[in-house]
Amino acid sequence: MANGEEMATIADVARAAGVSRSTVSYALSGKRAVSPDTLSRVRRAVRDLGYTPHAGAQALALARTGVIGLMLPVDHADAAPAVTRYVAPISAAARRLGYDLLLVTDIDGPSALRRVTESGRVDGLVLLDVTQDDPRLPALRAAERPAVLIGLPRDVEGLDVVDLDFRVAAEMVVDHLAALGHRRVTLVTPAREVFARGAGHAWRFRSSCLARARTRGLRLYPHFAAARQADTGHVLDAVLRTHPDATALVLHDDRSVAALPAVLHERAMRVPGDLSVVGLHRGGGDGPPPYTAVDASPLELGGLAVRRLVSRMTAAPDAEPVGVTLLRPHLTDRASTA
Amino acid sequence: MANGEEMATIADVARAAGVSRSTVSYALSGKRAVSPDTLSRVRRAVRDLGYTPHAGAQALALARTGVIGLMLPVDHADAAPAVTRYVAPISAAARRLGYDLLLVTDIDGPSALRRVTESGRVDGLVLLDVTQDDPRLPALRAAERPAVLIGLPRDVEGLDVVDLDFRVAAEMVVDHLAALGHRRVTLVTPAREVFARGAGHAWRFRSSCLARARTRGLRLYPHFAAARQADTGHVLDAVLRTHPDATALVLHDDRSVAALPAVLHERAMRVPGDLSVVGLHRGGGDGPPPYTAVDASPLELGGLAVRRLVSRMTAAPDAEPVGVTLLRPHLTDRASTA
DNA sequence: CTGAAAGCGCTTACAG
DNA sequence: CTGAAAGCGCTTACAG
Repeated sequence: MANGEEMATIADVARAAGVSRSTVSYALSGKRAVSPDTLSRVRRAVRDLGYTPHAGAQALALARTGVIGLMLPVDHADAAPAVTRYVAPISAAARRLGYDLLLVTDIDGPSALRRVTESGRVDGLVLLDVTQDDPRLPALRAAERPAVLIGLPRDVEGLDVVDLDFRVAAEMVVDHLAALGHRRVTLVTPAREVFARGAGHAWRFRSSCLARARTRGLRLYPHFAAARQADTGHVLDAVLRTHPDATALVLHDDRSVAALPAVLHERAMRVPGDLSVVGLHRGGGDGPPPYTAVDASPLELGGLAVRRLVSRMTAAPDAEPVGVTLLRPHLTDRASTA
Repeated sequence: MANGEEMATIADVARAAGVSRSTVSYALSGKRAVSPDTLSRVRRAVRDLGYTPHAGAQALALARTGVIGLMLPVDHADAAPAVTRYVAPISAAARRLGYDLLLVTDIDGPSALRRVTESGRVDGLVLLDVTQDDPRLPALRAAERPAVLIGLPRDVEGLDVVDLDFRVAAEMVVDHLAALGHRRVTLVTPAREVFARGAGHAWRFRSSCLARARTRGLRLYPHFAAARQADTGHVLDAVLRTHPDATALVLHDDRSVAALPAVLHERAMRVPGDLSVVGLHRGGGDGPPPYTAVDASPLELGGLAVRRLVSRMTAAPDAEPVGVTLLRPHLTDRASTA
């Protein structure tokens, strides 16, 4: 009975339940009181027929789709791993609030954004990996759709943004090391290319580390991580070699975190005996690294982004954006510093 | 002019162009001849008003959405990196054919599949990382929607499947090494967990390697890769130590491929002088590894999956599925074998 | 507590 | 070559 040739419509349900189509609609939406008897007959018919409302018809009548657009930058491979971590949490959060996710890659440029908003395919957008002067932003502002960015652009006028507070993260890390008595610290930032494409987290974390180090009176040696996976270990090794006086190492690069154990092993260095290590953990992978780290939880950030987006989508259309929310990071001590 | 309060409708375009709504529709779809003069007036009005057809209305009228569902398994973290590689190619292929992608994670079980098909949100589905007894398959068969699987299940009755031919891949690898005179070969397969969850490629590649090795009269030592990223190097090192007599190494595990250079470096082993190496390259990352490899191109596979799906979606609804297509792998010699 | 009917924005036979 | 009208499957004032 459930699977005839064609999908059941609300008219089929109405007929089976012996009521009008409007009553079926109200019974299902709960927007009007319905007698208990009617309600149960409708529910039964829905079950028997395997009825599911047609999404297109609903979108047309309600002027809302129940779909969130998730816009990923697809052009730079180095963003891929970081991006991946956000997809599952965002998807889960969206489902929990009753939304589906449309994947929008900017493969055909910022016009992809226009396409999905103007055709009414999505009610709102989450933009991932937003850079300081992100080329998608002009199209986004023009679209006038609710949107939440993950990643802090330079100009946040009229935008909703959530991100980790990398300035505070930097201060926590530097303060933590300073308190332990370290005076010379090596910093491995993301690759030069990541800065070049304007990734705000790279710029903010590095400059805040440098500023805080100055304040705290310690010396910081910043270096770029390798651009290619294959060179990560070599570069890391060379950096360590360059600063034999440094007693601590700060890593703001996933691959370097992963490559560090092998490099240290080869150089017969112990943590934290010979070197204190602090990482920046972006979640995902095989759980946290064995290092004291500032944990940047994509779960938390993605969930927040979706909840904020949904509240914007359901708010009055002329409501003001919430603005910028920078999540306070947590430093988790995993005994890799001394 | 482009951005009034509300989106322009086909009626607005008709009014501006001085024609009927049907004429606008036909002018845009090309399904009926339209005079050159009318055509240009319609086009102009479309441009001036920034008109885009409402997707929901179109879905309702046409009984098609222009959306493909991309179903990823979200439950096992180890599938994530492999899966990631497919998303961009599939998205690109879909866009090229005029389709958008709805992300469907089976976070709420196989019912997610029912939800998106029954509500008419998608015209068809691509299922990623299909296992031998994939729990999504019953729901898929019941849904009676066009679908293409990437990954070969045990029972392929009535299904469309594309995958790499791992049997042939195994034979190519073994034959290649046999021809070079190797007699003892170590094989690092994916982690035990990957087999446990029924990943067909792991089972097929290993068993075909073993079978072919027997035929070719060479000895094959199979080992599981580490389950956790952090242990990859250690496990690899231990495996090499276990078989000092092996003159060649076959890697069917991404992480092991990535970790190998460091391990060999530490043991002061040269490729191919001390050890011949053949990998299985799944694409993505930072380009191919420096090893002779069977290249499994997600680009090719994802593109094929989408094209096949689209051809099924546009075929007669009672057309037979194409069936199983196993892509012939290419072995790319990168001089890591001797 | 319920129903008949208009309307959301498209497409497409039907008629000319 | 073009238009008026029905229909896709919903929701929701309006009326009772």
